[in-house]
Amino acid sequence: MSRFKDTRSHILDVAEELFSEQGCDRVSVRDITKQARVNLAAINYHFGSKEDLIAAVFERRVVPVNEARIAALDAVERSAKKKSPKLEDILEAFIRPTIQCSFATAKGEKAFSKLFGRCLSEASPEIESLLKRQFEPLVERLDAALMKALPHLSRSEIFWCMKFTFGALHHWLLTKDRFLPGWLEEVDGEAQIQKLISFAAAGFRAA
Amino acid sequence: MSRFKDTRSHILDVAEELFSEQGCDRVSVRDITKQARVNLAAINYHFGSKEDLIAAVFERRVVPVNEARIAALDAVERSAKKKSPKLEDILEAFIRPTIQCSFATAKGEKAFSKLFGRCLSEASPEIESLLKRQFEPLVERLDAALMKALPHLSRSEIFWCMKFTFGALHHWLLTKDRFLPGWLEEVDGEAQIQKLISFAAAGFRAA
DNA sequence: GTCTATAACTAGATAGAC
DNA sequence: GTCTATCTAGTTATAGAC
Repeated sequence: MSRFKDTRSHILDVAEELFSEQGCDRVSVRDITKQARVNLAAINYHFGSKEDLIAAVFERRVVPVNEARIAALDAVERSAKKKSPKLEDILEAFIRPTIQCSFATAKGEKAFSKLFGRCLSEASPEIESLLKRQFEPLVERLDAALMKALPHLSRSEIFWCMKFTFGALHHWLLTKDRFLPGWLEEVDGEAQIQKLISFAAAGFRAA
Repeated sequence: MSRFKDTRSHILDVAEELFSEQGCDRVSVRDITKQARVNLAAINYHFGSKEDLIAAVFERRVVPVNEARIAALDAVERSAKKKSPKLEDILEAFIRPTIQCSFATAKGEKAFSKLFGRCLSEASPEIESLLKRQFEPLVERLDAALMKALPHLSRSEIFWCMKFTFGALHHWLLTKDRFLPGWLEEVDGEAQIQKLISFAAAGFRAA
């Protein structure tokens, strides 16, 4: 018996926090097991390798967030019925789940949002293919919805605007508590979601 | 005497390429010296430490790019004379130097653009403070110009829009040759600059 | 399942010959 | 300035006792 209800998920929690603070490469297995107060061998026992632990950390959050995004897209398309869905609603389906996550009360989700922002630049080849697998169905759905909402735009125009939006969101997640000037007022999650939606929507419409 | 006109800058070139491909943490000094065909000790001799080499790699490109941005801002403000400068021109002053760099014929600059995109997520504390020092004057200038161009916006609205624009640009730099679907046509530097400018400008105007 | 001990390796850094 | 040889400390991973 262990001190934790579940050693495996306790390791995931600690790893997630350390990875998101310092980046996966700068955190060693020793750092994690020490902070988690579990044995050095526990990571290899439960996950096989450090690389597999990283994959598990990503997977635990990316899967439900992307599922939430797809569910939100479903809802948007369902309520639009035969009309084309509204651009802002599509963007909200994409943006809300991550920003909401970054303001979650649960420490883990909060930490993860930074990691989410980090994920596209950190990727070792193995993690990169995991992410590709996780994001591809989402991107396809977004693509289809956006083409319906903005029928005058070409597919590649939509692609580039989507890339810009991705970038804005991920950079926001990554730096939402860094590089902030002293005079800036407290950020409010709901306001941030709306700001980013209206920024991106205007960008799409200008294309 | 060495085989290169300058061992120090040859190391910089090779390090830049490897760092931008794999990230600074995943590249060892052994990787660099081997690829550069110089002695293992050369990095410590010329730069002091790996960390100092990383700083030198960043500094060599960030300094002139940010100088070019500030010079472009100067030109924009000069030609606007007493009128407020045009939003698109300000954004172009910020965006063009990096995207142009990523389409440069020189291999080094090309490689670096990816590193530029990476720089905000990679940062060890030491590199982060270097970047902060390098970006702060630029951000201040941008801030001032944007407040003139968009006097109806609050400072914090400009701040968040600027963050979104930063994100879009850096993500573009980081992934301009990754995650591209098969059907996408060849990217053209000038067109990309214009796309991003119009995307961001519309976003600012919507705020 | 958990532990200690350690293997096997790689990292960054340096002393000292040339 | 450049080299080899080596130090020290760190890494991931594993074997085997409990």
